[in-house]
Formats: sequence, structure tokens, C-alpha cells
Amino acid sequence: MGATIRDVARKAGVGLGTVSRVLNNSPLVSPSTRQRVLEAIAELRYSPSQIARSFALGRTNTIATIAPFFTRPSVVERLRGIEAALAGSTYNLVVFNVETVARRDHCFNDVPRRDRCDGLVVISLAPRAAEVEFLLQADVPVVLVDTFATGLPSVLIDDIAGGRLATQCLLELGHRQIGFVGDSLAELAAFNFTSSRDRFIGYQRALSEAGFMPRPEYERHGIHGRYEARMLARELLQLPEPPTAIFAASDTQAMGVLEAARDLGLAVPAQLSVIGFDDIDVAEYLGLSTIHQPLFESGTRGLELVLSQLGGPSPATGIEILPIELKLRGTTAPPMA
Amino acid sequence: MGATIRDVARKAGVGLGTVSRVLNNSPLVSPSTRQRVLEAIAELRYSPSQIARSFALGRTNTIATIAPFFTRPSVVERLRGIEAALAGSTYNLVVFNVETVARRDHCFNDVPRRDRCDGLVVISLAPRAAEVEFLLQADVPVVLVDTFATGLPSVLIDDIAGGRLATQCLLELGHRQIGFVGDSLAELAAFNFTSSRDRFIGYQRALSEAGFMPRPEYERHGIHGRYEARMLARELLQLPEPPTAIFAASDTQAMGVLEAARDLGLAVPAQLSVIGFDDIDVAEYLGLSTIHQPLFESGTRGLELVLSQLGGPSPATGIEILPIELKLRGTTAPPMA
DNA sequence: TGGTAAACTGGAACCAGTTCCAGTATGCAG
DNA sequence: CTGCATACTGGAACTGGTTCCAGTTTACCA
Repeated sequence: MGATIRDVARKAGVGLGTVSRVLNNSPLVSPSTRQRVLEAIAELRYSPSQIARSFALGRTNTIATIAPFFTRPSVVERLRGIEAALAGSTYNLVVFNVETVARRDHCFNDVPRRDRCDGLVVISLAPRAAEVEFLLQADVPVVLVDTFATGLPSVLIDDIAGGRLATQCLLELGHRQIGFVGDSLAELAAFNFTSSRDRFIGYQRALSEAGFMPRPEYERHGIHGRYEARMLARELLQLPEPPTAIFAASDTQAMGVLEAARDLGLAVPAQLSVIGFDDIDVAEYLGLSTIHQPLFESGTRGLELVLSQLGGPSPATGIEILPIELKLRGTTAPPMA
Repeated sequence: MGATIRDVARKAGVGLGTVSRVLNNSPLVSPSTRQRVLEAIAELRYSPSQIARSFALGRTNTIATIAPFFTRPSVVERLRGIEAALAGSTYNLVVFNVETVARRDHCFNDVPRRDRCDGLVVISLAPRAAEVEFLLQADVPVVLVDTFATGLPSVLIDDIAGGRLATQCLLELGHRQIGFVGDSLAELAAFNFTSSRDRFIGYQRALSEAGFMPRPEYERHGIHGRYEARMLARELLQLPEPPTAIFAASDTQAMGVLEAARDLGLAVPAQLSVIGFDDIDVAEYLGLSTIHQPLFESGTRGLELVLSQLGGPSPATGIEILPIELKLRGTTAPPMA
């Protein structure tokens, strides 16, 4: 337990530096000396202190990730990508889960610091101007995933195009009354989520491009979750003139919409078309039509960008746009005649 | 960036100890001195180094968790429980994801050390005798969740009883040919998972207690996953005398069984009853009959036990058994006459 | 007004590594 | 046999906090 490098040095009859060199595989140690040191290490069951090492080196050997609601399926999938890219390296992964705005702000202030982590991946939460400033001056490489901010490298999809794609698909099927179920705008603003907001913008654009007037009664926003989406969809479906199709800003919310249809005895897709977003694991199982995005890859790619900056501050300030794909499955069809 | 406590002391015209006392809210500082120090801190934009602090205190301010396949829904839910219990404390959460046996062994050797974490929650992976020894002598509080080992505190359910409960339920419905789909026994042994193994034991016991001979052709084991379970279930359902009911060792695998039934055009529950285990989030959505266990609570409780040991080494070596509950939903029914 | 306890303050020592400079041994050429 | 480059080695200094002891000031009482 308590053996230190000095104990090893004494036991092996060598100097401190020599033990350190052995530990770090420096070639500047003769084989016989190395052997002696290794024996002493084994005898004392010595293992170097990570903390002391971090302290001396000024590195933490840690990659941090700030993730909102890290149990949402899409976030989990991104985390898995990060983790996969990390395996093999010697870095540990520290997860900062953000479920409140206070925690969000706290994380942005506290995490991006040399004495906390060597690199940082921020998922979904867009930093505000002052926070970008802070992130840039902290000499910790930061990469944003699923969001963006000028001056910081990021990996994301074109959510506006995604929202438009989903909506256009419904339009092409012949739908004219298309509802939307998405996140609470106040919540989006408080956390500064951009992706869900952009999907909504894409929905609106697609409709106006197709020459339709906005119908605010078809646009419902609520706290993220299956249950909430179910309630919102029920409201939509009980309107005097209910929509014949609903675009949900995430697959989780699309599941809530499907539940609402079930509640009201509406057949999907015969009486109601539903399309989601993300293509999470269960979407395929459920036969849910959706917009596929490379969740796992966004994590690996984000982490790769962080790692690439660890050596030297390379100018990796670009924005990488990953491809999206419309997945038509069993929840979309033309409206009833 | 680089201001140290000494810079602050110099700037404020006080001693090192005084600055440290201010930082740690010691009452032994006069208001005027404290004021002066706080001003110096603000002017220098000083913020104490976490690493140096950890080093001096011998604490890492970190709780580690070793989790196998941390993206499986049940594991995610437990992690969420851990995270929830951690919020509010100043500890950070480091996640060690285990997807290979090598990584498993490495984690058991490397993580439980004072210089790595202050406490450890191990999910699902049972330590072997030598590892238990190591965990006990490392002076880091360890709690096992979803598994157990003599000498270590743990939070888990009675998986044998759970397996028995699921099987008995099918027996009581009148089923006589009951299949099982579960994890690869080799994989279970390699990682030393206990819960899935015990569910299988419960299945076998229920059958033998009811006077049935074991039918090995009804027992299928494979790598964990929906797709693999689907293949195994297809094999079962294509037997000359196929089972009329299948118990799957997890909800994920139960979903695979449902897919297999769909593949073969079997109506559930009319032609095939299916029961799962865990009651993960989508189980309710799917109307899947299952054995509910408090996943979230297992995480919070596990973490609470770790935290309670952080003060002093209290003798929290007990095993806490959480309750399970049979959830009969829409995938179970009596067999066809 | 002197004495003493209580309140406050300063700074050396410590935590366990790494780094780097100076020093010693070795080998080889002149 | 000497000189010098090369290979190896030892240990002081350093990283930035905390802790604790000793010293100084202050407050209050007799």
C-alpha cells in the first residue's frame, strides 16, 4: 500500500531518478540495475501513485464529458462512442451529468480546467458567448458534439435539414395537416440545446417552403419524455381538425405519440403517420420511421478530435457535419383518402 | 491561469496558511483579513488546483464505478441511480466500462486504489476470491450492485427467486413446455456475472420443483443481445415440439424472442407466452410481462453505502436484498387448448 | 496595570512523483 | 597511459496545496 518511490530506491540501493526511469521505460538504465529495481518493486508491491504522478506532470490522465440527461438513449449511444474511442488509451472517462440549469452553468465553469481534465467533450449543450471565451482561454482541448459555437470544433448533423427532411417526407406522402411534438422551448433556451430547436425550425421551413401557413395549434412543446409527448400528442389528436401526421423531435417522443394513437384507437400508419428523429436502438424494433443520425460515430469522432489536440494545439476548429438518412419504416403512409 | 496560493498570499500580504484557511472556510480568520484575501483571489482570478489539493489531502474526490456494457438499459438505469445519489456531493463520477475480460481483470486490479478513487461501486461483476482479498485490503470502500461476494457489502435482488417466479407464473398459466433464452454460460463465467446465471438456476428449480424433467433442448444460451436472442428463440420455436412459453433472462433478450415470434408468424400471447426480466423502460411500452426489479434504487442505494463508509470504516458488510415484483402485462396467457 | 486565555497568523514540513544537472564509471582512441 | 566521449546514476528542486506548531496580537478580568 504505502510504499513510495523512495522506499523502492532504498531497497534497490539506487537513486530516485533511476526508479523513475525504470517506471517510465527510459533507455538510460542498465539492464542489471533495471532488474534490481523491478525486484524491489515486486517485493514491496509498489505501485506508483496516480495522484502524485498527475501532480508532478500537470496532467490528469482524464477526459471529461459534459452530458445532459446522460441516460437518454441518444446520449448513451454517443457516450458509448466516446468510450469506445477511449479504450486503448490510458485516459479515464469522467462523466458530468447535467440535469439542471444550475449544474450546467457550474460544469461549464468548473470542468474545463487543466487540473481537472486533459480534454473535454461537451454533448448537446451549446456554450454561450462568455462560456466560449472561457473555454478558449482554458488550455484544455474542447470539442462539441451535437451542437456548435463559433470558435470551437464540433461534430454534429444538420438538424434543420433533418427536420425539413422528415417534414418533406410527410408532405410527399400527401399529408397536409402535419403536427409537431418537441421539447419545451423554455427548457431548450435554459440549457441552450440547439439540435432540438433546429429540428423544429426545419419543420417550419419545410412547411412554409411548401406554401403552407404556420398553424400554431399544431405545434406542441413540452418537457422531454415519452409521457409528456403522449399527452401533447393526445391534445393534437383531439383537435377539431386533427393532424394526419406528426413529426416528433426525437424517437423517445415519437414513442409517446404512438402511445397516444393507441390510447385513442388510431391505427398507425393508416390513420396517423408518425416520424421520429435519431434512430435509437428500439426504433428499428418498433418499425418507427425516423431520421437516422450516426450517434455512436459522433462520440468517437468527437473524442478523436480531442485526442488529436492533446499533442499540440492544432487548429482543429472546424465543424464536421455527419450525414443523416431518412429511414422509412412502418409508421408512415399516405393519409386516408 | 497560473496563480498559486503563494501568489495570493504575497498579494494579500498574508501567510500561506491564512489563504488556505480562507479557502476552506476556517473560522480562524478575522473578517478583515478574509476580505483582503478574497480580494487578492478575485484580482488574480485564482482558483485552487484540484490536483494539488487531491495530492495534499490524499483524496481524489472521485467515485469510480466499474460497469459491464454500460449501455445496456439495465446498467444505464443503475448508473442513473448512482449519479442521482452523487449529485449534491462534490464527488465526480468516473466510469470504467468493461466490455472484455481483459479489461475486467485490469479494472479490478487498477481501480480500487486510494490514489484513483475514494469509493467504488461495482455493477454486476462478481469479484473472485483473490479479487475480494485485494478489494478488502485496499482501503477504498467498495459496494457491489447486482452481484455479491462474501465479505463485501452488496445491493441486489434474489435472482434465483426471480427466475423461479417467472417460471412458476408460466406454469400456473398452464404451460408445460417452457423454454429459456439466456446468456452464454462461458461469457457469464469469464466475466463472473452472477445475476443472469441465477435466473437460469431459478428457472431450472421451478421446473424440477413442479416435477418436470430437465429438457436441455429447451435451454438456449448465447451472447447477450436482442439479435442473438432472436436467433436462439427461432431455434426453439422450430423444434419438433416447440415450447409454448419462453422465459428470457432479460428484457432485451425477451424483445429478441418477440421478434422471433413475429418472424415465424406466431401470435403473442395466443400462441406463445413470453416473460422477461428487469422491467426496463420500454418493457411497459411494449406490454412485456416481466420481473420488475428496482434498477435505479440499486444504484442510489449502492452509492449511499459507499458514501456512508467514507467517513470511517463502518462495518457495512451486509447484503441488501431489494424486492422484486411480477409484472403481468400482455405477453403472457394460458397455452392454446 | 499586569496576567492569561483566546483568537489569529506565518511558514516549515509534507504529500509522491518527475526533471534535470552534475557527477562517476566505462570504453576506446591516440 | 591519458584524454574524452558516452553511458549510466544520484539527488536536489519542483509541482501547489494542507497541516500544525509556534509566535503574536487582542480581549478581558482581577
